[in-house]
Amino acid sequence: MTSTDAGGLRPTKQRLAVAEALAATEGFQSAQEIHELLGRRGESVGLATVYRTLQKLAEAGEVDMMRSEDGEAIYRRCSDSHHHHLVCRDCGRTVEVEGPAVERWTSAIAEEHGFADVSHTLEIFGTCRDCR
Amino acid sequence: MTSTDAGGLRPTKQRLAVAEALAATEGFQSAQEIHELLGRRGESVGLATVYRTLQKLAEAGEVDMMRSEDGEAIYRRCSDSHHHHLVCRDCGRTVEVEGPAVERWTSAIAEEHGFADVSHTLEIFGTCRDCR
DNA sequence: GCACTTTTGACAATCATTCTCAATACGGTG
DNA sequence: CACCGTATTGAGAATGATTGTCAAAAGTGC
Repeated sequence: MTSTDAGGLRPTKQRLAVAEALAATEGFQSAQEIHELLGRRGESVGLATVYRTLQKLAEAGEVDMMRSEDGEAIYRRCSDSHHHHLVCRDCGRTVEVEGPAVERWTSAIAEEHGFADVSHTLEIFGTCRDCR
Repeated sequence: MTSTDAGGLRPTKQRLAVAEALAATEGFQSAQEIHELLGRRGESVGLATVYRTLQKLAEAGEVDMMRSEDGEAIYRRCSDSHHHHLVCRDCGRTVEVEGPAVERWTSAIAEEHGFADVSHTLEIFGTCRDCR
């Protein structure tokens, strides 16, 4: 698989366009932003299609989805291993980080309280060097 | 301060009602749910007021706000120290957990990458004993 | 009670996201 | 290549949470 494929889905030109837009950008973007970007580049893709494609890519684990502070869903291409994000709250620059210790800690805490099928979300926000 | 005060704001009956609704409930609730609850209890409070009150309480650190998986803002009364949540994805039961190790880890990682003014969000989801 | 500021509530307005459904594109098959 | 059945698309309507508006009502200090 390449970095711009469509995640095992039928590779229509719309899906390729969305995957490419994600591949071409560093940080997180909303569905709306991707839709606009594609429009500007002349590869217009319907808004509903952008939403559907992003959801499928996220389900397939091809991209990461998280919520911005105001609850908007934002997406970013990502590696396939489990990881978290360190995001610059000004420019959106993102660093993927891993923390085996955190993974272990969350599972342990959850089990201790009798919770099963544990998952978790962890995002770190800060201001990066260039934005200071 | 008591568990049902209004967080230093002018204590109108609407704010007291919202604070009380939060105090009376275990898990996270959306603004809509609180609005309905108050309506059923006969202490009807305008929806916009519920939203405004919750936002102010959250700003004042009187309640925790987080986003459910579908992006809805949900609120819960909380202790004032920094902590995270272990939430049952079926019944919404919530346990506050602390993890000094995680706090240290996030700061360290962020600094290592040159990020300042670091904050983070961490939520753990699972199925609690009673929902299995 | 009075003057002044804050808060409220009903409703309109936003905005992201989802739904609907007919038109279109795919992919495989003969 | 023509054809068929299914998956996908797009335009626009519908939904639903959240926010804005603004005149009326309530809290505060005097």
